[in-house]
Amino acid sequence: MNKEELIKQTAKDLFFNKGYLHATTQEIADAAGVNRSLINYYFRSRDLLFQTVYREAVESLKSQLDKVLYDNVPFKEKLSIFIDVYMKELLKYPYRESFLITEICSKNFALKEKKKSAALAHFLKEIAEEMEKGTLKKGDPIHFVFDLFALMSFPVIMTPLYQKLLDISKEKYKALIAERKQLILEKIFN
Amino acid sequence: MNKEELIKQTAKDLFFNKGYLHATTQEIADAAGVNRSLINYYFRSRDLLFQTVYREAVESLKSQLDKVLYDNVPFKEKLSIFIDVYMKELLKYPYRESFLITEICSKNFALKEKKKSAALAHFLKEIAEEMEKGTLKKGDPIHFVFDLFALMSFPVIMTPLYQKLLDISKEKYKALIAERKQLILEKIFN
DNA sequence: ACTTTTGTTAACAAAATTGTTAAACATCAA
DNA sequence: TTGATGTTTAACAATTTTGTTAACAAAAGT
Repeated sequence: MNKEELIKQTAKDLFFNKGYLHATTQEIADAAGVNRSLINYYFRSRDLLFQTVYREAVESLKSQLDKVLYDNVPFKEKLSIFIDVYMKELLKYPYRESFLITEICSKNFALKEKKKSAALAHFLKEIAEEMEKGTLKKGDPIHFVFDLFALMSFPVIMTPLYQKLLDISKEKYKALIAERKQLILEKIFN
Repeated sequence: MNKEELIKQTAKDLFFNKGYLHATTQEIADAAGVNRSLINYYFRSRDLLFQTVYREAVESLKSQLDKVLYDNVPFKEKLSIFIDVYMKELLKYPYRESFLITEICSKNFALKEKKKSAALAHFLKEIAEEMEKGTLKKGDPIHFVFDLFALMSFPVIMTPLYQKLLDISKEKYKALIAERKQLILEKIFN
């Protein structure tokens, strides 16, 4: 892999996977096995590296939604696929959303970039239709989306804390998370 | 308020409420309106201030659980009270758990401190009983707890990101969150 | 009153982190 | 082979952040 890409991937691994949001350029360089100056060579500054990673994270998040949510398959099946895809990504990058949140909070993002996801908007419409049909309990489709993402993401994000509070082993916790894909699908269609 | 307490409260406000997890001692001091040296006077080092805040966050989290989950009231009512209490706290300190997670991840916590929550254990038993009775759908009580906390916390934690992705105004989002207390209770008892 | 303790501050020192530069190195086309 | 280009590195400089000190102020105790 070329080193520019390597640096980016390593940064993502530290941020999204290890949850190490405070990483210094030196720590990133060490983890990548490259000279720290290369970070400046390729990204000019630490801040620009962070911005790049941030942007790509939002992009990949949105393109993931796009990939699945536009599929022309029956709703229930689409949901099944979606949960599958999204949770796989969650296990790979549990802290991606957490990173985004901290970035948004730390820079006082007066970002004009339009981040709105068209796929999500489309998905919301589809949910509304299902509610009309009676397949789903009626209500604001946004709450349905909230519920869906919450049920998938939160236990993953909270792993280190809940392991402590519930006194569960790493393996047991992992097994519990694995069970959830099916459970969520059931719960969603109560 | 004495300044030691003021510093701590300000740090908590920055971390838990503003989501500003990178705060420097200078920024904390400025926000508190005190001289930065006072932080060293009262807490010796930045790291010890963080540790103190961390510990107190875990303690308050656990004592909150204790306060509500041991109550001797019917299960459904207890849950209603719990959701009420917990979501009120969530709105005050949306990023408390996020702070805990980043701290756990950044220090390689070889913490021997037992963090296990007895209240949660007790709550799990109660849930199991309700499942026996048929009041709740059967399953691993832990998943019930996962679901409960996920539904409450996640949309709150993700506020800045979801506002962007869904293109919702601050006020509208706030209103949506406010609606959830009731919705969660209904959903839980499907 | 004055002595001791506690709180507060600015100035300084030390450490950590980031950014820059110039030279070494590699690759490859002319 | 040369030289043009892009890559990599170490050494250095600048900046930011943290920690320490000593002086001063306020409060409390005697």
